Amino acid sequence: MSADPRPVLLVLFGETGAGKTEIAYEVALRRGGEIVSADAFAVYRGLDIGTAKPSAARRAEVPYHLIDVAKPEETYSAGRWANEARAAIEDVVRRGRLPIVCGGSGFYLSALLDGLPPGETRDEILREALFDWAHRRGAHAAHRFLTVNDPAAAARIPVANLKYTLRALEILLLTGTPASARLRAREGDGWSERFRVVKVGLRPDRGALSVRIEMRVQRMLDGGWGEEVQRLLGRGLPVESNSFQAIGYREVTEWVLGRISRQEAQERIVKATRGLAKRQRTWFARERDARRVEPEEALDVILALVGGTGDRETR
RNA sequence: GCCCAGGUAGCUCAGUUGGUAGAGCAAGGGAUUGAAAAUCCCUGUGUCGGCGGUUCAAUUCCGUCCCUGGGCA
Repeated sequence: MSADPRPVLLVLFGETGAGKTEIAYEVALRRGGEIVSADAFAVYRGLDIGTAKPSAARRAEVPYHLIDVAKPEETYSAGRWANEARAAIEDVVRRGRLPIVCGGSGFYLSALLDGLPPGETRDEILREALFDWAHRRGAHAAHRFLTVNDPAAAARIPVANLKYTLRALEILLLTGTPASARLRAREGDGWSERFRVVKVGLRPDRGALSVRIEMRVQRMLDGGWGEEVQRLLGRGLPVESNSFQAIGYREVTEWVLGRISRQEAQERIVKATRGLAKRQRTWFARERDARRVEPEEALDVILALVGGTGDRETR
């Protein structure tokens, strides 16, 4: 018997196509769980096929949270997700059910479990102004400006990474505190300590995953991805929307607009997806206190780790 | 069978007036603190088709063989 009285919080992560969705669903069925999707693009309504959302039938069987919670023209954020996910998890626990966080967005997971620096530090107007300014003056000018005002942050951001440079400037201008100092001051907000967090990382074979990705993209294209994109564009969704940064949406757009062949689109999407899997692997490799498992054994391992009686810490 | 053009990194190719070679793409590694499926950084040893010859030294020159593409019979 475990002496740990805290409620269990299962966190399941892994690369795209590793099979998380299926496993989370099975666990939910067997342990009375509810799934909290940790996926930065499944939050957008209307982007269904390309984000591999669970089917309506599945969603009727098991409650899913944080899917379809934003309009596709919105720009969602890690902070917003973490707040909503925490609320959802607390709610699931309150109902006496098992919360299962499942997804591949490492940054979101970290925002949930470790917390972000306190306070809202986003400002769309300022962000756009900074972007326009940097666009006119160039990335070097932006980086030089950061070097003058926050040398520590500038030192760790390459000049070419304009996005990071601008974010650091945004924080500085909004809070008056250098981004680097803000980072140093923060030390986890302790939220996750209320739970017995069980982290499980899927570790699929690379070759097999590569093949699965190829087949999955093919299936998405066959399954009406083109129509989905046409519907979104027809409804007036700007292609610059953040949601359209999701892998494949720009490629499918090019295809339905007749600029590239379906074959070409498919190849590019597969490549981009493999690249994503690589970055996810790198991110998850840092995860120290997670149990790494092969997808085939994942379900059994998780059930044992989470299990009602006789549960114990397994390394 | 003859003639021509090629055989160099996983792929497409460049190059070395003889001192064992380099780009793009692919691939690999990494960063990541509120746009993250985003954004960015780093990484190029390969019997230079095989075997002989010339040379101090050959992937580079010569011979020969094999393979690929094209042309002529």
